[in-house]
Amino acid sequence: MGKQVKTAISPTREEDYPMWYQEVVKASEMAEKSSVRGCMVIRPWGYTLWENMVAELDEMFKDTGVKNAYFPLFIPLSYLEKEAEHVEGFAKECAVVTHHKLEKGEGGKLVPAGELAEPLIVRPTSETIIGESMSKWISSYRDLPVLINQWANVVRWEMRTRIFLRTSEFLWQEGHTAHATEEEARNRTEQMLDVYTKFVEENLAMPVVKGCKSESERFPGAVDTTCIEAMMQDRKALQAGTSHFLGQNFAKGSDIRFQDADGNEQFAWTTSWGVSTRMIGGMIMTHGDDDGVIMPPRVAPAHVVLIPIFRNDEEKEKVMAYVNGIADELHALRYHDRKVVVEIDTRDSGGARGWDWIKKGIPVRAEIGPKDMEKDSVFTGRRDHSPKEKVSISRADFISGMTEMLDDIQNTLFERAKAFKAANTHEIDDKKKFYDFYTPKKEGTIHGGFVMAHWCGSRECEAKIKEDLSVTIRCIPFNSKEEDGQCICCNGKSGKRVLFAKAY
RNA sequence: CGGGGCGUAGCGCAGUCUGGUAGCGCGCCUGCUUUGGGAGCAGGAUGUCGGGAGUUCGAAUCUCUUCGCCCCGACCA
Repeated sequence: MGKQVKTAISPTREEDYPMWYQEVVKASEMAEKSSVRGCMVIRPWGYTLWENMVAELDEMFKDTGVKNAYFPLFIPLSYLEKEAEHVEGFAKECAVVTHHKLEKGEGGKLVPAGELAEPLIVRPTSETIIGESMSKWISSYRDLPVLINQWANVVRWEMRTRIFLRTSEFLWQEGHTAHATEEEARNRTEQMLDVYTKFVEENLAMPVVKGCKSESERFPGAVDTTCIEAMMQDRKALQAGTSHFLGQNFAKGSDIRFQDADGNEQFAWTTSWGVSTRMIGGMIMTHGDDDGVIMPPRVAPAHVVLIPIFRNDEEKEKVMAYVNGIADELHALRYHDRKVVVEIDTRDSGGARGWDWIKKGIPVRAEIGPKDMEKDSVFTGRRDHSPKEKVSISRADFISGMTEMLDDIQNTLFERAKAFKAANTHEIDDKKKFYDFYTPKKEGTIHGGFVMAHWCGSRECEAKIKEDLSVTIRCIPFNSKEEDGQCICCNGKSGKRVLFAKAY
């Protein structure tokens, strides 16, 4: 028997993955459950991460000509009814405002009074209310395209919630565009999915599969839904972003019409696309280990923590002067257009400080005490390495090599995640093997993964597999090559493989 | 909405079966000693035992009633 390895997070991923996730989030101080049902409090360490993600994405959107705007939180109930499938998809998870004031009732308890003539829903997504504005703004082909994004909170009254992954209220961006032609709208749909792919892979270091949703997984009201799917360490899939081609469905519902160059009246072609705080959950489950979160340096709330070590006031003064000097030099560095952000942990404790930052996932730690000062060096640890692995390096090399080290950590995380995804993605052609693959050998163990298998394209086969195994078609990958095969479910003809997985 | 479980200190729990007036661990506060792998010792603060009603001399404990939350399903970024 090997020696028992102590991990900062208990249970480990292997022991109980869902519980591990909860504990990691809690230990990192990124977010916590609020007393409001299904809603979360995002704490500074989590919110700074979100701000960094927002800043990066916002710039990427603007580089494609998109401009930000803001629309109301409340949507008149009647707007939702403008697109038939849309109502169907969202009606059952809407928070509804029916009153506009409170009055003292029996026993001094406040009760709603002043019923609204028309109830308002709290936006679950804003196609309809933005469509309303677009219909006013657009009358000529010269008004197109309209390229709008809003950063907002939305509410979806989910039955079961999980912090970051599915909360009743979440933060996101929703892009909404209107175009004169189908081709232009389809190009925009693809362009924004590419933006998401680039952002998620380069900044969050999460490899994704790009593809198109099957009919049954499509956004309510969309003609086509494209998405990026990432693999978590329990080998389940997480949809990390979606981009929808809405055809003329919403334009017809919201009456978005324009006159073309020939003087003919036409409906516009629209798109919508979004990513949310869910990406944070995905990032945690992609990189986190049994010691907690691992922040990809590109979006990390802070890059380096300096942990001064001293025995008395005299030593403290010297060490702090040395530490502050290093912090200043680090802070003056640029890492991918951001300052290098440095934390100095002066709390009065021993090793607990180090572990706290490990659990928070800060990329680089450095312990600095009198012994290091003598050698003009620092004692460093990297979050992508074992907590035990710490090395002494010279102060000069530490500073001059910082951005390179951060990039190296970023790359390691991405490569590691790519290797994990590749190792757990399989081509399966035999129905029994497929069913075995998704049947756990022992209850509660991590099993399964991504399977590329043939599918005849029928709703029935898709539903049967979902019914039997809770496995769904995550997407029809764009890079899935044409090849003749037989449907994994019914043996019917298939022209390409699709991506199957259990999903969050 | 179906099936299960839980509400006791900031957090995690014991105590409930068998009624006797509140306990443990962590955290927090104070002091001293510590600090290079999760510090030690000493002292201290914190509870309408989820709410309401009932039984009883006496209720965290028994009865009734209500509210909230969590887990498992269906739904979902």
